[in-house]
Amino acid sequence: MEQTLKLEHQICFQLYTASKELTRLYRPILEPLNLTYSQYLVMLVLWEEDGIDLRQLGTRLTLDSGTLSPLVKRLIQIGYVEKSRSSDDERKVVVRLTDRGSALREQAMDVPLQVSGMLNIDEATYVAYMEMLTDIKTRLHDFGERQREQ
Amino acid sequence: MEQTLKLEHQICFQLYTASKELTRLYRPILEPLNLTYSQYLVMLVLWEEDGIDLRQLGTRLTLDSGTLSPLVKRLIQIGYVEKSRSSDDERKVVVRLTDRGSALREQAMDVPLQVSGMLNIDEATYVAYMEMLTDIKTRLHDFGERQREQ
DNA sequence: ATAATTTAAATTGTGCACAACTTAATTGTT
DNA sequence: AACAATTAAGTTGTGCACAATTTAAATTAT
Repeated sequence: MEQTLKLEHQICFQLYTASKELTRLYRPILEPLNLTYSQYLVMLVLWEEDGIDLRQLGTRLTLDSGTLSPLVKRLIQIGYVEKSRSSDDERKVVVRLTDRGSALREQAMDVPLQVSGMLNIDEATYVAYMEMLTDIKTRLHDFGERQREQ
Repeated sequence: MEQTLKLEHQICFQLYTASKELTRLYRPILEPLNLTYSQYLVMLVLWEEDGIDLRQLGTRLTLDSGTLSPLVKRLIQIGYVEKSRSSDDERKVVVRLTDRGSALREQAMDVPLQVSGMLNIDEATYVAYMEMLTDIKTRLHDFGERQREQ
């Protein structure tokens, strides 16, 4: 393993800039939907699984309440979601799509196509890259497990 | 190209979480150096190229003055760097390592080794992943070029 | 040479991201 | 049943990240 302090040789830096630049690509696409990138991720979860509670939402997105509480508050202000306490467990806050929030899904349907068009990437490469990224996360989780064990 | 709105199928989401989780891995490693992840990236650049100006620093890290100005101010407070106006162009601010900042390099030398150990990754895989990430960035830049052309 | 344009930093404002803490509800234990 | 421990959200504080604006210096054009 090459060990230097050169910026370009560090995988963390490449991940960090690739993520930032890809997010930048989304900005103009999401602007007409009136969503930031993080808000878009929350909407993706809700379109899949409406009526999820904040805790589960945070687990899916790797975000804690310190990030999600104010973010959801903004989505409420826009009018895409509403929240209420769960009846069977008063600690839990359930997030639900409003009609406008559900309707937005139609508009968002072609976002992935737009993005892959911009990236100009073929299916096989796309799949290979997805596997690499999930593998990196697996390695990170494995390390977390090993740490927790002892 | 599979086109769904499923969170896990979106490359942006995988990049975003992989980047966040890898950064989380760095936190405890960088804590004894008294650096955040972004501050660490700035120090990496300076250890390579001391006396760089803010503009070039921003180009290397894809960060603008709105991020870098306060970040460098914090590095000055810690005592790792100092800044001064360039003599030949008074607009430019040059950032230089202090003795403490230079000395920190020794301590940082084994950070990459610690990280790759935690990731438990072999050289060939590491190289493949780096190539994937630079390819993603190339595709992003290529799109930027195409946009600018017309 | 002067005016217009461009460039470099800094500042302001918004929105994440996360650690640390608080509050309230639920679950477990004795 | 009463108390302790755990869990879910929310709040506070710090530090990015970036758009938009401001200020000052340097270039370019006329």
